[in-house]
Amino acid sequence: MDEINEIYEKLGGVISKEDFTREVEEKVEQMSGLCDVRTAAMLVAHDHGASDTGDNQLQKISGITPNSGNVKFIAKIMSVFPAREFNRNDGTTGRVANVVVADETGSIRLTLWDDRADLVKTGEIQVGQNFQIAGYVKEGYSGIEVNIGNNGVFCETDEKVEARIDSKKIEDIKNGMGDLNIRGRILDISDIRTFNKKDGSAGKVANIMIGDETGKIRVTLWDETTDLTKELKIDDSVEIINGYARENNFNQQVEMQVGNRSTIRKIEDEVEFKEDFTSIADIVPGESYSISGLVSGLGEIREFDRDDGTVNMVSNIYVSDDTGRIRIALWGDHALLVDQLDIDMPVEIIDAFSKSGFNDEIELSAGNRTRIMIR
DNA sequence: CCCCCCCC
Repeated sequence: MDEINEIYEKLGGVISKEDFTREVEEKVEQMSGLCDVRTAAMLVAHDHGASDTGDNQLQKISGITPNSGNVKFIAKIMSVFPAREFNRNDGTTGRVANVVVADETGSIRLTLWDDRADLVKTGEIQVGQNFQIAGYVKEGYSGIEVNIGNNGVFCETDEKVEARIDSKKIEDIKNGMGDLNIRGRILDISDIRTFNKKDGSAGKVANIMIGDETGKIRVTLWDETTDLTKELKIDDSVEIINGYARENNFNQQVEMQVGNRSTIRKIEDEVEFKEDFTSIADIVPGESYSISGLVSGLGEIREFDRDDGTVNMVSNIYVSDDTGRIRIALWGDHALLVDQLDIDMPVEIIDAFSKSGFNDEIELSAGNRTRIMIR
């Protein structure tokens, strides 16, 4: 109780000791166990205008840098990630959980340990609650995070917080960026694929394509987060929280990555997206393009054997716009489209890959990442 | 960490 006295004395007698003690008890009650007596006393003292000294000052999230060390701030819970268990060397089971919090200046990820991670498990930490937070800053894989250690504070507060998740625009996403919040409209959703990781365990991966008013980007979802694709529909507007951007080692495109530290959720606001169609005359080999035009040629479906012994099919069509005409190879199921198409039908070919093909002419390959729309 | 750019 000495600590509590110390905190009371900072108030310089603005209220009686009895009232202070009562308010502290009420505060503890209010917080239904989310707050210890000392923190409650500090909150009550704060309510009565106790001035914080120097390094005790509350910070804003935008001011937190990798070198901030110990930080103290008030923020709103924006997302809660499931608690995980791990084994410590001493044989005990540790628990860890992450939440993303925001104030009016930005958002940041918190790491909660053991008892505080359990609050996630029991559902006591909910999106929308406001917390007084004290912890230390650490650099994580996808950006900085605040660890709430034993000496940290993680305590619900009545204080109002204007929370802002500041999201980047797609055109501003660069390789290596972490801590990314992106809003976009869903343009495409892949199936979930399984694969073997280097360590031999099974992994899951899925992709979505999202767009905003500045562009579009492929999003790769890993393992558990692939399940999120089942809840999403084309044209949903979504928010990706705490993703990171990495160049894939497949075709060196920067993709947004959604791992176990990230999530995707639907948002009310509609994100605008307009497909950027390239004039056929401007197509060069080795890029992904979307074109819009009229069918100006139709071929037959052909089956062929691939090197690995599997059978695939292909058909070819031509599409023309005001600037030119191009051959398009429709692979796999796309090949069947020739049966539905007629000359002069308006089509959109989205995300087809250009290459130098038959007779060294540029053609587009419509594979499983390509969408074809009959307008 | 995962994948297509294959046909004639």
